[in-house]
Amino acid sequence: MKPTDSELEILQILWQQGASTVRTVNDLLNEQRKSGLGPARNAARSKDIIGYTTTLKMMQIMFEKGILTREEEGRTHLYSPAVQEGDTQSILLQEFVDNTFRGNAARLVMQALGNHEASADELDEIKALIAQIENNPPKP
Amino acid sequence: MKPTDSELEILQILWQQGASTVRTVNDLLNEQRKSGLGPARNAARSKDIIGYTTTLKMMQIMFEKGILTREEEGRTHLYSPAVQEGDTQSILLQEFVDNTFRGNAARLVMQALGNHEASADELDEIKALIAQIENNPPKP
DNA sequence: TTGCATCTACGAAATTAATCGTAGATGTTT
DNA sequence: AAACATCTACGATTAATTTCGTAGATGCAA
Repeated sequence: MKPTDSELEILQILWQQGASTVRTVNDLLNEQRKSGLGPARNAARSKDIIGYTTTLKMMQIMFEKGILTREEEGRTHLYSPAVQEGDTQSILLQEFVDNTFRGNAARLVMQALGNHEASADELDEIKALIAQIENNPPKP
Repeated sequence: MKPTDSELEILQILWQQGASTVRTVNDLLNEQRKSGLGPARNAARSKDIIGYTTTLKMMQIMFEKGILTREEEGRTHLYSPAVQEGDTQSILLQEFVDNTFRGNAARLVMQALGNHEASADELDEIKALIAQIENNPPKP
């Protein structure tokens, strides 16, 4: 299942923090926005604060959709991601490559390497992966 | 400016075909959907046909936004992209990396290389780019 | 125990994106 | 000329997403 932008924001927090309450997620969400860090979102609104019940509602919906799990912790709920970060990234990446690069993943890689600067270590990692792919040619 | 999904679909067609009429764009859009090719979109709706006036309206809006230009060609209009494909890809990529990979471009590259299969030529291209980056270390 | 703070649940408004219907102009065919 | 096809313009509807207000339960502090 493809999460919406807002859902992804919440998932990111849970993937980083692990199980959290709505309060925690809401606080972190607003910190991110204030600092301008975190996901881009609509710049025009980036100074507005997200109400607590907004985040609550989002997480309830995500729970109903099966994107999150939750368990009672005293009076509140502890929410956790029900999907793995890597899996979600795969799904979103696939769609992004198709929509934006017409399925041309190599071009996306080139652009990504060109735009952002990667550390020497990261470049080494990527080189290693390429070498590995070259030794394991796709089967016919 | 970040185009919406539908806008991107239209841009893709114009980038490929060059200046086109609404009719042409609408036809190609529906061909793509029928064949299941082209951008993913909502699978549930992928068999529905897009009405002519829908595409017309989209392109009028894009014109007003400045995403497209147009010129009268007889009785109809010939639309062209007012933004370059590479520029748009950069903008979308930047946002995608931030939202989905928390800014970690290297991880995106790894995942892209892992999921899709790249041809030997493409891998060579990527290796060349890496080598070039390594010889041109980012300035302090 | 009264009052405040914090939770959940739930309905509904606000926003944004996508779709389409209708009207009027203009060209084409018979 | 009459009937038909095709365009644009534009308002309005539908749909999806995001946001919030209000109500009721529960815990805690004065």
